[in-house]
Amino acid sequence: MENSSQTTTAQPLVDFFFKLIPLNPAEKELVQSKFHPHLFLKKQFALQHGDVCEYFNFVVRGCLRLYKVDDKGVYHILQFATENHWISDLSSFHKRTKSAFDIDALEDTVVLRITYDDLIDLYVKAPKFDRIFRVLLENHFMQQQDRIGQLFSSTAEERYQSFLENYPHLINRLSQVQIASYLGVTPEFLSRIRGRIAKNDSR
Amino acid sequence: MENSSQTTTAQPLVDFFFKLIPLNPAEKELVQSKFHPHLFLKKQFALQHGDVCEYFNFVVRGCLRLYKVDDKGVYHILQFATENHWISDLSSFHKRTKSAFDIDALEDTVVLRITYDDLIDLYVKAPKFDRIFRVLLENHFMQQQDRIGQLFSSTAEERYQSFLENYPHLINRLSQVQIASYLGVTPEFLSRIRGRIAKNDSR
DNA sequence: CGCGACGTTGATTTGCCTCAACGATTGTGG
DNA sequence: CCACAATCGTTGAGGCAAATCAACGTCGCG
Repeated sequence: MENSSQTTTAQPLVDFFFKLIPLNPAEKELVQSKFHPHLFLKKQFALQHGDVCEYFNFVVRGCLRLYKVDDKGVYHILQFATENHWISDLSSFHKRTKSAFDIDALEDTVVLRITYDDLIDLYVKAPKFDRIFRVLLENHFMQQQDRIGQLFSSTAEERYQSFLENYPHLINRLSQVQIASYLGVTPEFLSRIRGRIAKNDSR
Repeated sequence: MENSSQTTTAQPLVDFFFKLIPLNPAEKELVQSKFHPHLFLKKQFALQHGDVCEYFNFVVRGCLRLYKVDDKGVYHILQFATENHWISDLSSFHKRTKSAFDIDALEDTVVLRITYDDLIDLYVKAPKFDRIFRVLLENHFMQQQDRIGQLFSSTAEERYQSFLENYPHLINRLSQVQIASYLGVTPEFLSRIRGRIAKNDSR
């Protein structure tokens, strides 16, 4: 690792921040002390609805999903997070309110996570992280804006096509049930879409 | 205004920031110098798709809307911005790319706006604004997350009901065409929903 | 006054869901 | 390591929420 003489458990995160804005040794040390590794086995919960979201999670390895269960018991996946992505219910995390969402592991997953109090303390001790997280939030915001635009103006088939384009690394990693839930359709209907596409592509 | 001995054109914005985090005189001065007032008459564009979004806008008075026009020419409103709210295509603004959205005025509207270069300069000169905009983005992000959750798990009628609860000040200010577009339904169908609700409420 | 946007209502269509059945794959406890 | 269960992906038949198309009265505004 070019930016550090020794590798530590929080190294992937230090590298991630470093790519956005270079950190000085004191700031690297802060990251080391504030973020703690945690392993989630497949199917384990990182957050259950009704609880307050205690951690802001950075995925080092594996895959988490954030979803909502509606009145009828149907799952709706809002976000996947794989290597070098962030996941948390920001609303619950920041307002300290009960979460409406669940987060669980689709694979055995290692995260680096920080508590609310430690994150606030991090902002106080090193305002550079205000900027880093501002940039992070900008990026997440843009993605969500595009997603809302798509949900409004595209058919399920178009949304699937653009999922294929935007997340090619996920299509062989997730089951169709997961993808269908992310797209906002039933697994049965996604299957029909795929059938339709396969037929058209072959002719 | 308790936090300033004299009122200036950017005063509403200084007040807005002040409520989040107190500003010192130098920072107030920076806001005055970087944000400039602009008037949009009803129906005027603040951004047209295909252009780069040049400004980050704070609405002082009036109402703007951000929307997407799909392939079939249908409008989809992603956001309204009234007094003390922010509006811009952040994606285009930050990446300096062509925007897929339009922003125009539903009423005569006064904004305070800042260019990309000036905003970057503001962050450099006063890192406190990194924190202010981080908090702003957190709030926008949470709202959007809830909206996506709703689009997935609620019917049009439920979304209309929750629009009534969350934005009571907007219902007499916007036409049903605008509200329908925001909810993601046709004006005809919103009319039927309202008919249904009126009938149920009276019994 | 006249024209265009609005809001409503009816008839028909359609995109997607529901329920149900089936073979193929995965995984898991004995 | 195998047997059985559970989940997955597919396909068919039927149903429903919302869109589409069309017609019509109202209102605000130039």
